[in-house]
Amino acid sequence: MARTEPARGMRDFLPEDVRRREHVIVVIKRVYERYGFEPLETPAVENLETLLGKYGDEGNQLIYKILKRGEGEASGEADLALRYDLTVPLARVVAHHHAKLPRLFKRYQIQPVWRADRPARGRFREFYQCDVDALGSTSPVIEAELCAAVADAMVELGFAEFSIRLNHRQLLTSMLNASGITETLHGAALVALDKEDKIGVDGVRQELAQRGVLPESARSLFAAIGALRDRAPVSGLDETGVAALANLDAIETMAKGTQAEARLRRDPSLARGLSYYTGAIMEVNVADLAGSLGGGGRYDNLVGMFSGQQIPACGFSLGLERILVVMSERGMFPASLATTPADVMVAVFDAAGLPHAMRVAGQMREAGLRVLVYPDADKIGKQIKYADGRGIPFVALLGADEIAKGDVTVKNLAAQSQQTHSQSAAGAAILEALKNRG
RNA sequence: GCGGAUGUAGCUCAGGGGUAGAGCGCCUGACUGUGGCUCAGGAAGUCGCGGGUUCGAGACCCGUCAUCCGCCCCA
Repeated sequence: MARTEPARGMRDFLPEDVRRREHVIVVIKRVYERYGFEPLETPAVENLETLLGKYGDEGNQLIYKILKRGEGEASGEADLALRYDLTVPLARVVAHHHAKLPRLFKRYQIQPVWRADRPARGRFREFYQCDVDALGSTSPVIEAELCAAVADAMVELGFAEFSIRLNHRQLLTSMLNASGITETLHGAALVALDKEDKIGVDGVRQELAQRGVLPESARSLFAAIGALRDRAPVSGLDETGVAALANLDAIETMAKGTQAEARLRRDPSLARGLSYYTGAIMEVNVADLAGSLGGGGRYDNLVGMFSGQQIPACGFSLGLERILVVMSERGMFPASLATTPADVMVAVFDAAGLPHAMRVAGQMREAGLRVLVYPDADKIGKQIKYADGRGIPFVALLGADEIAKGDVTVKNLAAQSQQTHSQSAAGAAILEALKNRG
């Protein structure tokens, strides 16, 4: 038999999956719109050079490249790529269309991205990101609003317990410098540090040593982190480090009174992988998922990489499938999402009734019902069983008697009752019955 | 990219060298204008794929692919 699974790391979404995904997307959109963000969509495919060099070495490796076509095919070179995230395409859009866009541009974008990563729990090769970004301002109001919007979306989806970890790239740099770690080791040190919540302080200490960080530097680094955690003065920070700390204070002040306030948690060990971040960085976590539900930060230099014109920017990205994994496991979806393809199914006793079924279905649709016509004159029991199996609450029965009189018998499957109406009145009767059962 | 586990009927799984199994689902009938309950019957699997060992392989060996769990990284 031919293989029928989708390609590795890719998934089919069956009707129930689509309804769940759309439910989450609708909630997130509603919240983002409430903060004045506007929708944006960009192509699945970007020019390869647009993406290269924006995500760090590891990121570059994971980009899905598209080989040249036609005459260029033989060269084996790639010139296009599937988008790896929504942030770099946004920066390209802002650089390209800056004259048409407002000075302060707030946009959201919910679209799939592709990464040639190894699939794992909550990790796929095609997945949706729900991004919100604001460009054109360096104010801490931006960070605070992004955190507030994300927190609102989480709360509205039904998450009560979650944290938004907060840190600052320049604070990290300053801290590493103050600890005597040379710049060439900064990347390695940040990777080790970022794992602290997973492998513990001792694990980080070991990994730092493996990566060539001197023991006294590591000691100094841990001391600085400890001081930051305790909100105590940190020795040896340079000016940018001090400014970064002040920036974090300002963000927290602005977030007061929002849903984010209670969830914000300063975490000096948070580093985040993407190389384009320049300021505050954020990450949303819940207890029962090892990775993050989403993350973001400030990237003031990214637009400049395309246009030469520096436009400050800051954004946040929620991972749709991460949210879905947790919501599925916890059973957080509203009962109204249960899949019922129709409100009523029209069934006939013989093929001569089918044209009448079509006509009656049309009347019912005009009345506002979702109507499925059973297409074959199967045994009536089989037809009713199909309707019951699909969760369709009503079956409209058309036999010779009903057709002769212009009637239709409406059977309520749950109540095990049935009533005959005139065909023109049946739709209204079913609507009424649907309302009563809630 | 590395380590571990698992691939048997539509689904969940049992069988660990000698005739391919169960539960659920599906189909038919009891019940020729009515679903769920009950009863009787039925269909369905080259046991992930390729090689090897053996008189004989679903089982043992090698390879491969897929899935899951860790690591790495990330949404």
